[in-house]
Amino acid sequence: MLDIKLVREQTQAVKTGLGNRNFNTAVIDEVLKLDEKYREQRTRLEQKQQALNAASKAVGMWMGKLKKDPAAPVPKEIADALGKTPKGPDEAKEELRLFGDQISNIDRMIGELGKEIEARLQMVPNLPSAQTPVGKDETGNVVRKTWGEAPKFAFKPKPHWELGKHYGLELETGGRISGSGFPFLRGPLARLERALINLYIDFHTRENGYTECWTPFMVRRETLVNSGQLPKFEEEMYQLGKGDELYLIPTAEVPLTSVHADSVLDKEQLPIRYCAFTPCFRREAGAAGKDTRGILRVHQFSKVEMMVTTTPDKSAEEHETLTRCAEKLLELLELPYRRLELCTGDIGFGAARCYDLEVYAVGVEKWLEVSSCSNFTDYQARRAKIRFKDADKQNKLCHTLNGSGLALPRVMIGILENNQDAEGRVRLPKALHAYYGKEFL
RNA sequence: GGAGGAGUGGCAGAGUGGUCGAUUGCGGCGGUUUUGAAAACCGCUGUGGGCUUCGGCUCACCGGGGGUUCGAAUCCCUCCUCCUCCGCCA
Repeated sequence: MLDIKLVREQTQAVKTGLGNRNFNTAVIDEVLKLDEKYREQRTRLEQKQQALNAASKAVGMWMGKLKKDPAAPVPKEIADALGKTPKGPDEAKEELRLFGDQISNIDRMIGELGKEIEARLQMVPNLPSAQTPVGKDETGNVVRKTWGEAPKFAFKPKPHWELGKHYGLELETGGRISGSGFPFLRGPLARLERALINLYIDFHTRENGYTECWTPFMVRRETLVNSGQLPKFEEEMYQLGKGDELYLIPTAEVPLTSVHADSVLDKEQLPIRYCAFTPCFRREAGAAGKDTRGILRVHQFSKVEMMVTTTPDKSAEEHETLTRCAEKLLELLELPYRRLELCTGDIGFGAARCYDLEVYAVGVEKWLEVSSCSNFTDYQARRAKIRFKDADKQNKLCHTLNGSGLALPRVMIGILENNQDAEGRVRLPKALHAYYGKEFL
């Protein structure tokens, strides 16, 4: 969520940033209008509350005095609050009750205003960082680096859905059990799935200083609001019915971001680096028919996620480090990749800056997104109330970052397609030999 | 699933209708003392919002939400979480 103060004080800069995202800034004007009204009413309310509080206290003392002295005068606070002098405590109470009702009404109205402001602000994406290239859609993304080269074959390389048949990729079985987009793996590929997960987690915990976590796979609504998936992306979520108002997580980012929600961290604890393996559940609404062949885009997939909580002055640096962690994994897996910096028109909802890592797969002849590393600055932290105590003893919002390290299916596609030979055999990269137990699938 | 108990400031732990935003202890910060340190003593020490002549003023917050009352941490309803016991079951 954006800081309402920032919206108020730097309206033009906010609008420019959001405009670069193709976001309709009319909402900003609505928010400002509501905010002005909200503050005006709030001041009015507080004056009345102050008068009522003083009068209520005075009632108690007055009643005490009346017991000893039936002629005790009406306290000034009561007369001030009511604008007149009641005859006795009963009349005072009755009048104060009416006064209280009046206050409740204003309070309710302000509550409504507050909700309207919040609802609108929650639909506003993060401001892109000054470093994020300006562009209107994915064509504006910038390739920042490339690593490795796509293998050249004397034969026509097969796509993974053909190769996979021999190694236990059973799309029909998954379809029968759950529907399309739920792949079933048997034998070699099931084992490869597990080997990859272990390699990833071991790498991050041993080499990169991440703490391994195991998280719930179903979460409350507010957990999804914290990290920014809701209320905006309701149609992307799988939700449980029957009185269980739980959602299946679309990424481990969701539970990990909420680990420190609503708390104030010591500056010395930061940065906090977590990684976790989870299955990810996504409806992929609106993506039907688009690159869905084989396991290019599925409703359930495995992913290891990295998540960092840090101070604002360190987040840019952490973003580079985090991205490198994912890249090093790809290098370990000997997969040719490129780093794309997403432009303002293509960057994710809560991100200020984002790198996508793409692997080139020779069978499908495409660059496949296997990781997305984002700096959310204080956007998630404001929603989730993740703060730290700064040197000046002020509580300040943390910065959060996360990145895939890595998503499984497309890495599996890369391994299958790029390491095939004319006989359809697949030789695994060295790093996997110990994890898989063999050199070949 | 059934029956109980509990959720208060960084932590521990009082408070059961009226100057309570909250006694006290620990921790933290500042000071006195000391060659230095410790100890002792004194003072300060929650969060968020609104207004501000930038000196402050003010409102809300005692797990979340709602209610009763002139007035609620305190009474009522409801939800959440944790603990204990019973039952059932990987």
